[in-house]
Amino acid sequence: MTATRREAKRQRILDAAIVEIARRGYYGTTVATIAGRAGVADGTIYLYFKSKEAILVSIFERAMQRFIDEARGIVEDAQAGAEEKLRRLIELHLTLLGADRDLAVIFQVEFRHTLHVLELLSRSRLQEYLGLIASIVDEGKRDGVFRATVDASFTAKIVFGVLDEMATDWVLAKKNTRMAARVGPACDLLLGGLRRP
Amino acid sequence: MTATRREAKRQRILDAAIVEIARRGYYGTTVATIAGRAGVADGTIYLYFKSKEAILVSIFERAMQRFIDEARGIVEDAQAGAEEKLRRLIELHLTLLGADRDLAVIFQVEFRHTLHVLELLSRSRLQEYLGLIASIVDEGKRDGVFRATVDASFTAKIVFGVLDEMATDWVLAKKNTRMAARVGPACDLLLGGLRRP
DNA sequence: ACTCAATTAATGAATACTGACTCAGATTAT
DNA sequence: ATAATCTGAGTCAGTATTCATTAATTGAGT
Repeated sequence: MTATRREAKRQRILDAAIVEIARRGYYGTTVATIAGRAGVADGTIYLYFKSKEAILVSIFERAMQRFIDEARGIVEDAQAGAEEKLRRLIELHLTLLGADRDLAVIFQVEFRHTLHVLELLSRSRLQEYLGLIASIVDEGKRDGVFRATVDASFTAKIVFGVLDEMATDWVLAKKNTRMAARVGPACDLLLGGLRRP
Repeated sequence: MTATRREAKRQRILDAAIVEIARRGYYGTTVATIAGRAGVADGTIYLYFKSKEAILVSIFERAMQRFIDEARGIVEDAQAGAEEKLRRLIELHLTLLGADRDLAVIFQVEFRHTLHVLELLSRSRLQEYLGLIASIVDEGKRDGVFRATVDASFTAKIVFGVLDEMATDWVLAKKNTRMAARVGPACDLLLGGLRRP
């Protein structure tokens, strides 16, 4: 079996796991169910993942990588100012999560619980993401568009908190709204509190 | 057995459950462990709670009742203005959670997961709390201290989001900081974005 | 105040069930 | 023919819940 075909099956298992775990929760999902949706036998799962938990870790890694890569692209853009960058990052966050409800459910609900288990791993990736937000705030302070009195690291957490709560709210609401529609209001509130008076 | 003695034992079981679940997670905690800490036999648990899940629901109910009662007291105070009320509510939220780390862990981590199971129940209580925040924002708009353009319900979620993320951050940080110390910065940011220019 | 039968409460070993993981054999690819 | 891959029934460890048994409490009668 070629490396790419093997990789494709691995991804299929991950995709199946995302759907099932989003619907029934991590503990409510059996390995057999994931295998069923992926169209493989139970045992096959273990040829691709060490354990059930390893599947969850892989889901997290794959998604977080996308977030961080894209966010880094925004931060490193020499053209845009801090305010523009923050606006884009807010949009990125809400758009990526808003594009895949199942993945969003896992991020907003399932990972919270299993942070217990994954603690170090997941928090370090999150730290990286928060660091990127903080660097935008720092840039804004340096350029005089944001107040000099705000603490970059604290503010990054606040920004993340707002986005995170918006995502959770969207996930738990039954209505089928587009999350990206809320980018404007979120920017207004956050930038309003940050901007130099 | 008198009603109060029975009630006391019920509370002892709940307290034991909070400690254990905070440390090991809901699924990592066995009923036997809770019984052990509470100093009763395994079977006794079932004389006081219908199931393991019912214990979790009771923990949530008990804590949420305190939050809502206190918050209602703040909202109904005829002396204070909207800005003062919001400041007090932020302080209440951070102080209540900051006073009991184990309970905070359960709120910030465990309930997220089991929202899956408890969905309706827990979200309705949360709705009530969000409604109280929204009513403060509405009052501020009416009195002209907050911008007329902000949406009360949306803003309530934003405020909650910030408090929630601060709490999660505090819970997952190993350091032993006092969460109440962050009331000032949180107020500055949130009120800065809300106040009429 | 003191029985002691009736009632209520508590116990913890046994039950019943679940579901992650294994592995001997079948299938497919080279 | 040989190796690589997959299969799924079976194993096994763990744990929520039950229930026959024991202990504690109550209060009517002395």
